[in-house]
Amino acid sequence: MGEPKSRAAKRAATAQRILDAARAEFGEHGFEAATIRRIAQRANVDPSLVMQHYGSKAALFAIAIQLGEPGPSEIGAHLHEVLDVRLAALPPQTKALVRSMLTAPEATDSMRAFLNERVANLSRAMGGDDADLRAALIVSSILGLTIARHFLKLDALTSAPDADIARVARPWVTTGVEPAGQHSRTSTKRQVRP
Amino acid sequence: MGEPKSRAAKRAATAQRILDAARAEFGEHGFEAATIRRIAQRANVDPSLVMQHYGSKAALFAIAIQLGEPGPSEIGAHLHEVLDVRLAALPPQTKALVRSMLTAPEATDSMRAFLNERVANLSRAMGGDDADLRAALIVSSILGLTIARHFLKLDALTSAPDADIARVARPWVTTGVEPAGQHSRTSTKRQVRP
DNA sequence: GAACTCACTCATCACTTGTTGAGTCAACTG
DNA sequence: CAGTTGACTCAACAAGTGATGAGTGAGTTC
Repeated sequence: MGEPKSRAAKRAATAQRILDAARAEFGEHGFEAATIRRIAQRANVDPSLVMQHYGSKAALFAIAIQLGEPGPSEIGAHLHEVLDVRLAALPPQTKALVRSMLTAPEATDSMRAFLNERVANLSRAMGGDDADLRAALIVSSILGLTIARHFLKLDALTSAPDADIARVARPWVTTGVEPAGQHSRTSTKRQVRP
Repeated sequence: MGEPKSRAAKRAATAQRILDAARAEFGEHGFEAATIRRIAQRANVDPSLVMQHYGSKAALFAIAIQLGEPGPSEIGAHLHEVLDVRLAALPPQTKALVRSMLTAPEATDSMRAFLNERVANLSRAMGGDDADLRAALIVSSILGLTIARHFLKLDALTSAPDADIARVARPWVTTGVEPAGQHSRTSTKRQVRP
């Protein structure tokens, strides 16, 4: 175990350890039920130190749910990201954010902003009639899949291997990429008027 | 206003008023953040009376999230129920259940049981390869739509009229009803708007 | 090596929560 | 009409919460 560290580096390491503990705790119990004391215990630290580092429980939460990468805006990469990578396991930030998005207003706002942007990107990339609506359906559908699998742990989604889920989900989700009524494989831009 | 009531009837009415207040409060803030005091205030009643009626906060919550009808098991009726009726507004029980399903273990279990059964019904009704998986995707997708619209209030899903959402969502969701590899027209209903 | 800095702990506060038991007054019973 | 029941309120408790501020001792500086 590498012990020799400068004082500032040790403080930074402690801050990170607290943040990791907070993400895990928020991710398991949500904002309301998570306590500073348990976060501190998880980080092997005094509760008051958590406050000295992050100011308040709300401030710590705001940092804990900050998502790292904005995610790809191209459709194919987006679906690969979601269906292949994120299907197996969620990052702690995402887990904490999703867990509290229905009860903590700050998390709700953050999630709404994140998904709104994702819908806008997808909608622009797809085009066609009802692009916003179709994009929103894709995004909300993936959200539902994530919740049902990782949080509710539905039988059908926890017993099946990841590959099977991705195999069945991809063509079905991809259906929404094309405008309604059209089931041909065309590229991104397409304008159809019934 | 009809005031003259027997003592038992008045007590039953008070119990119902408390239950309604509880559903509303749980539906807005979730189990953890909701307080007996606010529920009592909402029902114009002393906090201790809530306990005398329902025993504990947890017991009250357990009753508050009990869903009334089990819902139709036939596919067409199921989709009509979800896309036409429930799209506009959710019953208080459902709102309370969904709000807390990610943070309150009791709500998580209840929701999992409910959706598991719904998946089983749909899967049996559809048949074909990967029936369980396809059914789970339909169900989780509708869950995601509900959350994105009624709880996160995504722009694209709150600005569009209910009819538009149903029109775009129905054929897309219905795609999963048929086994993979088939991209024929939707088998159940027509998909052209009036 | 003495003086100082500061990451960290300890003890404690103010507050809110769910929950309890005694008391109150109108409605029912004989 | 007197006595009892019971629906309801009042006051209070124990437990747990986020947050505060004074200390303490190892690391840093000169």
